[in-house]
Amino acid sequence: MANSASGDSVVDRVVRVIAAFPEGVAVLQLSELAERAGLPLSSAHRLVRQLAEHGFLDLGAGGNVRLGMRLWELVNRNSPTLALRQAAMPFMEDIQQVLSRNVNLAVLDGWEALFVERLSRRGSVANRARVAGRMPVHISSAGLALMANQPRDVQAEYLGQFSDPGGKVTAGVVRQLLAETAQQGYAQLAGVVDPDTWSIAVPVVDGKRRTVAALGVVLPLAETRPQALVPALQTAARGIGRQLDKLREG
Amino acid sequence: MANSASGDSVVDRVVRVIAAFPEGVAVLQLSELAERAGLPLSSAHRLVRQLAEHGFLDLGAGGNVRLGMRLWELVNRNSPTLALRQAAMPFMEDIQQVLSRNVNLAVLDGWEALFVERLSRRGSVANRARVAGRMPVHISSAGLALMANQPRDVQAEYLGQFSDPGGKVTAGVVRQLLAETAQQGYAQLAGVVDPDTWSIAVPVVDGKRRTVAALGVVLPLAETRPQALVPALQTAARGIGRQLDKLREG
DNA sequence: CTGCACTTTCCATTCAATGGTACGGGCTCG
DNA sequence: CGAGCCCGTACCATTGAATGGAAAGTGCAG
Repeated sequence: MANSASGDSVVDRVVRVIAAFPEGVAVLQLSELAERAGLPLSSAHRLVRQLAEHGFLDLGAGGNVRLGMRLWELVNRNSPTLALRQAAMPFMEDIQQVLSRNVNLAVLDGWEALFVERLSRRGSVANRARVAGRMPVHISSAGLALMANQPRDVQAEYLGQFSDPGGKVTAGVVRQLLAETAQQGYAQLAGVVDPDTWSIAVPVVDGKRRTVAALGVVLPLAETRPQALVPALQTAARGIGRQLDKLREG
Repeated sequence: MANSASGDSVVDRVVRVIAAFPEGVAVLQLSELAERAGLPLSSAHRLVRQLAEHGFLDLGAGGNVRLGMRLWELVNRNSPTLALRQAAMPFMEDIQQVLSRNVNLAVLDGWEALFVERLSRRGSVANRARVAGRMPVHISSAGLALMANQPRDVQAEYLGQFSDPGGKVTAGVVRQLLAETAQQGYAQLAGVVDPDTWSIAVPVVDGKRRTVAALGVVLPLAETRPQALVPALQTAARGIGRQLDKLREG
């Protein structure tokens, strides 16, 4: 044998090691990590030790492996959504104060809404949208708000996904949802994620007219006219867009 | 030439590429990245492309490189401080509501306090403690609260750092600060970071009596009796510790 | 239109990465 | 209490994957 019997590069392996942690799991036994990453134990051990030397992983006594603080720090200091989150935070706090609702901020990644920031209020309804959590575009208000404002070609490619059989959702239904969202200027979904909640989201648009994020709130179904919150959200979204442009210049 | 003329492994290089982004910088030109990482352009290019294939980096048109959303997502879903942050969030929100102050949460990493979560209030004084920001132990209340409650051997090793000449701070001064902090049960610093602010922090202790974090607030110097906030912080800190134990079991 | 600076691709060379094997320590089960 | 097992750690001969100089491609500025 020699370099990689399985035909994968070192980079592939490093990625597999770091990506081997299942969602929400912080500690992994070395042997389990090796198995999950599909690597021989000795190779996994060597890689882990090398990464640990750089603080990208932590190799504790007894072979329990965690992600390293250095990696966390680097990613959070230089993440591509850093400017967005900084721009959005004050406005999200305003919304939370004024409306007393869970607030969240999402970007489009693939065909899913990826939630990059969230403020939840104790006592208000549970917010399923975890930070770093994902939800498919067509079953989240944030996803709809994002997709409904994407360029035509992106939407077309996205809708193409639903042509395949086996899916309960058809392209027509999704197209209709997107059309409504675009026409209204906001997305609204009831009971899809959690049967007892509404969710509403509006697009955040930057100076170049690109929809870069979605700002949303979650509220109990009991709320009779959730649309009443839309103007507040739209105002905040405009503020975020403006602030984002400022940050990108300076 | 062959594998690494400079004697560094592939893992070293991958780490250097990811770590090449200066603080707060999200985009880097490929050539600049190569220089910062100390790599030949073609090697940097190959590594970046490989990492980009896995979503750990984004290689945009024109060779501008960003950290990838996948990496951000992985790190935030599996970070070692995830449980801590989840346990702390509700209590931090309570503090923010009740005291109307900036709240922050830090852990000890090396000889620095690393801020892992923060809630800031519009209109209240600026909070210099950025998420993923660091501050030396002896000039942050969070750092003092953390170090003052570490085991003896850790403190001894830490204090050893100040033996070297050239530093304005002596071991004696720091030892005194730590002693006061330990005796009072909270750390308090005025005007060190920002001349117009106080900062106060209390330790967060888990079920095994280990000090795992520091919970702190920042407030204007005008505040006459900042100590009045201590009981509220301590109550919240105890709550966080208890919640953390629960999360670790379940 | 020319020149420059940067990204991207190519490919022969060669040493760093590989993983089977073996050792050691801790835990469980009979 | 001892045997067996599992898991982390260390070693080292083999070899093909990683390397980087060089050249081609690209886009922008003057």
